[in-house]
Amino acid sequence: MVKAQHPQGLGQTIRSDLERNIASGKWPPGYRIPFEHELMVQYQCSRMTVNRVLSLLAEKGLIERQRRAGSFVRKPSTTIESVALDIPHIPVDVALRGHVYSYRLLNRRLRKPAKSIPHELELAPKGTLVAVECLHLADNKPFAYESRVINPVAVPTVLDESFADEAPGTWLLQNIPWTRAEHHIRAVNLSRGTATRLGVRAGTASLVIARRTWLGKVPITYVEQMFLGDSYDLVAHFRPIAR
Amino acid sequence: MVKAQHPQGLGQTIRSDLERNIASGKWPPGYRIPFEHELMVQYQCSRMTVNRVLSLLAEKGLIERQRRAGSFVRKPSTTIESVALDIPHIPVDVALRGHVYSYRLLNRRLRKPAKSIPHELELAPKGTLVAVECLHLADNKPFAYESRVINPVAVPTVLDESFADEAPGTWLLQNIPWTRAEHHIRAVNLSRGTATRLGVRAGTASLVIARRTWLGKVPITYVEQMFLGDSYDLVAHFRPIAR
DNA sequence: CCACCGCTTTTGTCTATACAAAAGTTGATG
DNA sequence: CATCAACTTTTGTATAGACAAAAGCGGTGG
Repeated sequence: MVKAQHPQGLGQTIRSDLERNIASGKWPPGYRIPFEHELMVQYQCSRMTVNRVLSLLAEKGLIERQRRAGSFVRKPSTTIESVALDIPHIPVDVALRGHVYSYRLLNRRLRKPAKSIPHELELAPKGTLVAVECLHLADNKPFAYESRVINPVAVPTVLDESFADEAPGTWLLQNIPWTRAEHHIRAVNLSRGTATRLGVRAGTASLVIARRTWLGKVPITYVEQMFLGDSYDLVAHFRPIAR
Repeated sequence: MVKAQHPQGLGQTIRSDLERNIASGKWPPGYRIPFEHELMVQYQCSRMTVNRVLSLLAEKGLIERQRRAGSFVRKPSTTIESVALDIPHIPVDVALRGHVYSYRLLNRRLRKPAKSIPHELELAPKGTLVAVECLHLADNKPFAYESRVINPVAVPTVLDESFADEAPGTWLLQNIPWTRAEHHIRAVNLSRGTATRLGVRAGTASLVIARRTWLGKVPITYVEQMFLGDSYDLVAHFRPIAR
């Protein structure tokens, strides 16, 4: 049995061979890749070894497997490309850009939800929610305006927080976990009020990230962050994504 | 040996148990999860079963494993939340919204790259590239303006394509595979020219998606798509993401 | 023509075992 | 005390074998 042939493991060798064949287009979408028993002959290994590799590729979404039929290179979803988006955590993000981060609380109060807004109703199971408005600054210049509502039933300790010195996003991240989030990203012309707070002219284009967050089925928070569009952009990279 | 206890497999049971413990915060980042031999006692199974699950979770980036030390819940990247973004394929997306999609070519030509734009230089290894401008329409009303450059060395057949009837994005998707993409998403105030083409006033906020695509290390195309920001938004969902 | 039964192929999952690799711990020795 | 070798613990990888589940195929009987 040869040994030094596979320095990082036979499984890794098989895996990168298969991935290369798919990535290079040599095995196009829909291509039936060799059966497990064919691969085990080709690589002189046991079925478990091949099976582990194929199961992993299926888990990653690179291939699809069907009993009796075989394993197939997955067709890129025709409706949608799924990519990994790096949603920023503002204080860290500002620091990474080499600026000094600061924070200013504009408003914090308990209020009733707006009846016309379904997600505000969800966030106020007992009739009130915590609403916070604040500014994120880079080098003391406005960078993003944030408006957030928090479910006080899901996060009781929020009632003791003033958010005078710490942004609610930072506090939430450190204090309660979440399992699901939904982001909506759009562009708007800033209203007079928000534009003033950000120190720009009314009508300036702004990138808006609206996010809803849940822990299990319990809604935690809804936040809208408005960035100055020309000084900010989101980056998304393609990566294999598990369904 | 009990059997009906694990309808979708013992491994799946273990996996979802572990994932639940992590997602719920019961096992916080840094927590040392039970050793393989402890789990195999707990679930009355062999080490291979446990090992497969843990290896998978490590592969997904949920945990980190160190020989002799054990396996640990991974600290969430402090800079970033990774989420899955559904980048639209415009014709399909328009149809999904219940509108009639149509397409109009504005311009197609071979030209030299702008020397000041690095990615245009990369896309023109032989000194020329294919440049296409077009409009995507929904119910015959402008929906998105697209400006694209394509590498004719990577995609020789592009020279025979007029793009008179089919959008270059659609054609590319069907004709050449890609392995990597990078998206930049920002908001801009539309210039006079682009605003006119989209049938809105200059200065209207627009969501811009700029995308570069590679096959291996070879750059394929660069495209900018400008959407009317108030009538369009991107949606991103949290999902586990493989590194 | 259809319904049904059994056969075959392929993937899905699990077991028990084995040895290797990494890295900390211990202990002998100078 | 310093150093190095031997041991222990934990994960990493591979094997051979077993049985289950899905799904197509083919024939039989009505």
